[in-house]
Amino acid sequence: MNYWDSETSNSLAGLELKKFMSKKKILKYLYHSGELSSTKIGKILHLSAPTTLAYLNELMDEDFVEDRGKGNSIGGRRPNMYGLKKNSIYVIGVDVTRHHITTSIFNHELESIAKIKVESSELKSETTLNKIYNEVSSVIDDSKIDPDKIMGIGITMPGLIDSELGINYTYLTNNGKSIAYDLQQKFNRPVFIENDAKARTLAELRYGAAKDFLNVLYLQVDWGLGTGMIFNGKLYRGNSGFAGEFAHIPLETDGKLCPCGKRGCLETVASGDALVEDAISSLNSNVESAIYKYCQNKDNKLTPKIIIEFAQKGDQFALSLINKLGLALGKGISYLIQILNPELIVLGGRVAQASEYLETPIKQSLYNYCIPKLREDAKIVQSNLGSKAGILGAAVIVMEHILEN
Amino acid sequence: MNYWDSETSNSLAGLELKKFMSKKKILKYLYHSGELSSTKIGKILHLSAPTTLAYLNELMDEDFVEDRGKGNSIGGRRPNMYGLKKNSIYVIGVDVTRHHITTSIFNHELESIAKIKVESSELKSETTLNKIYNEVSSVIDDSKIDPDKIMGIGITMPGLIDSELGINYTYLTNNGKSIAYDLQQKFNRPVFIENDAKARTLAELRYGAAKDFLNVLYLQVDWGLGTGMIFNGKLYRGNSGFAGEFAHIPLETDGKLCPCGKRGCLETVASGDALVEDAISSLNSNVESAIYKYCQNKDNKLTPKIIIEFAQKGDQFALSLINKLGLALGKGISYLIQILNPELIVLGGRVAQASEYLETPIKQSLYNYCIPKLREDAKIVQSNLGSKAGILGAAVIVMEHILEN
DNA sequence: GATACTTTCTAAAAATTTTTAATAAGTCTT
DNA sequence: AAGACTTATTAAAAATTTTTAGAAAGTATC
Repeated sequence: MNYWDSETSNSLAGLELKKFMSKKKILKYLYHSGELSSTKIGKILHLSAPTTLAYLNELMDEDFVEDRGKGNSIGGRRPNMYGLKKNSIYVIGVDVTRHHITTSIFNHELESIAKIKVESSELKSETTLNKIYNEVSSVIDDSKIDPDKIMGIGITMPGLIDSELGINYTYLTNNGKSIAYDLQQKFNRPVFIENDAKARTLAELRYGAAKDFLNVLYLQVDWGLGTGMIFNGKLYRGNSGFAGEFAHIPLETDGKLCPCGKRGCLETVASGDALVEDAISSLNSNVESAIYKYCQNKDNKLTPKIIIEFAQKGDQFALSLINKLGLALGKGISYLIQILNPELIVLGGRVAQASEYLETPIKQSLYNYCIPKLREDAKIVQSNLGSKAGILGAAVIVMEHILEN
Repeated sequence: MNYWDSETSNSLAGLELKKFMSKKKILKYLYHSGELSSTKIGKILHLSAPTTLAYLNELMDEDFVEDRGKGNSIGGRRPNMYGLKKNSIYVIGVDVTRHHITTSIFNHELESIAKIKVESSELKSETTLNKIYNEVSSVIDDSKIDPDKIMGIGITMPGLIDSELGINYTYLTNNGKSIAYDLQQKFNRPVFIENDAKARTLAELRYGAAKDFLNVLYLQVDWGLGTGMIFNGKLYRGNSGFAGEFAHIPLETDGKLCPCGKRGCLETVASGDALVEDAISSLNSNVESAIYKYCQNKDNKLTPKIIIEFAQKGDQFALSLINKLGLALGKGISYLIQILNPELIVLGGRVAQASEYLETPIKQSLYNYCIPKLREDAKIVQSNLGSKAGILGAAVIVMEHILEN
């Protein structure tokens, strides 16, 4: 029985369908929890002990579940623990950013089981789809894994993405055709496309700072600014999948022109792009700064990372730039807190690396703009997923989809 | 068997619990759909035809469900339809506003089955709880309905409300104790407290403009400005129940002082209060206006309703006031659209009565501040629930709670 | 280390649900 | 108006699941 293909359940009815759904739920809970005892599964799914065990035995015969030996007891016979069988399924994650394509293959616990492959590639080019195809193919070949065990491919990228239709309306428009569908035909297995920030949000929910939280906001402060939201423990996509275009709300009247065409968008003041632009434009009034000297060398290109490194060395100009960004970001966050009353806000992306310098100005803005009760609810933390966040998000997307329903 | 008490399911286990949950779900779907055939219920709950019918027969024996006769067919034997039994359960709704307490009793279809009782009462007074008690008691007595059939009481009011704890942190603080619990003891039946805008949102979802929509925002533009949100078909309350404090986001730098203590809140420019204040403060530069003449009479008090009526008569000053409010409201709405990508926005409350004059300025702001794809997704409509909205919301809250889980 | 108490596991009996198949009651086309 | 095709209902048979109860395997306490 193929539990990973969304078609399977359509071909079943009645008792067979019920059993299939129960077994699929068992797989889902094992994925979420790592390992569980038969008794616990039975309690969650409202199944009796003999039935639960019977289902588990079937799943073991089908090679999807394995016996993990005795677990701990709190005053009784020690239970047998069960978990997803190692090396029985794999997924592929592809993270497409403005300048790179990063690809890797993951096992059922979403551990990367091969070297993460990074390739330079401009997002706007028409050849990106082909490059993705080549990258994935080479990762599959190099891994030497039985291709039948690769359950799906997840691709994350920036832009307005309708993940149901598989269309990116901003980049890779593909003449309005579904990129997901096109690639699915080529690979002959399910392909899922998702907005990068939303995928990272799910990665945080399952493996990062947002684990076990229910109402979470994720801000990806990188070159741009992206947002993902978890409501009642589920990723919120909005009506067409475009929710979270928080970066393009009008924060300042008559502010800087944004690539989106509007003026004063939050992204024009709270993003890596904004940080670098701000640095360059006020360079001449800060000739004492180490950044000024750095920029005198024509070969040196200023990046958020460089600015943060100067801040870490105590450079006042760098610190003031980050402080200014923090104030603007804090104002934006206060909007989100007021509207959404989250319990946790996770900051990720390149610029969030500077969180130790961002904390104070963000808090200052929250004190200015938030109702105290709401502010007190919302803890703000930095992501701890590091550079894996993107590709992990792409892999999580696959697991979430194939375990859904 | 008492299907309405949340305690019942705790006392059950195994097969009894499973059956109880299935039967409760049947009641829930009958409430949502009005009436359904046995076959349809079976398909929804994944139960076979004989089992579904057996459950329905039990529910009929228990006097909760009734046979509604033959339904329509699309090419086969006509099905028997089933619905919640008339006169078997009732709920009470209480809508507490700044100056009034409105109370009524509703049947299972949330039709008000008695005269709606309105009583003047200032919200801030310490006697409000007693007044609520008296109002409800008198409505119960007057209705002559078997008190055992009254399943619960829903109370809606403005303020930061934690509906789980039953506490209103803004008004009726009750020394930090649960108002819901206190009243529950007095009435000896479940009492639910909810923020007025959130309750009205649910009323719109079940009986109003938002029926059958999944991602909806509701804006209650009354004296104040309140918000409710439906995500994935469910009311979103936020981590502590405070989500939707959209009125107090800082829209204008150094704007008017808001009662909340901050400056430039959306509520200071887009609410009934703001409309009246704006009218009064610019009265002297509009001596030609009919509003100016109206205000010369000391007995006349200016209200949003009056201003809207003048606008309807073509008064330019009134129209310009509403236009200004619409622009500000539109800017606020554009924030929500950008962040949440809703499919529908419902405008309710006194000021929304002027929607024919609000439509143009709101749209103008959306054109200014929204990404086109997101703007196109969001239909904006006016509520059609009228003055019943508040009390209907209070009643819906009870039904939603007792049918939950 | 014996005793009391928990929790897990398992086999057989009991109960429930589904399947099957036949009947009833329609709609739609010709 | 007859025949083909759908859908709903119901009774009996078949299959599945739960319950029950006892054994197994622990922990905690005295």
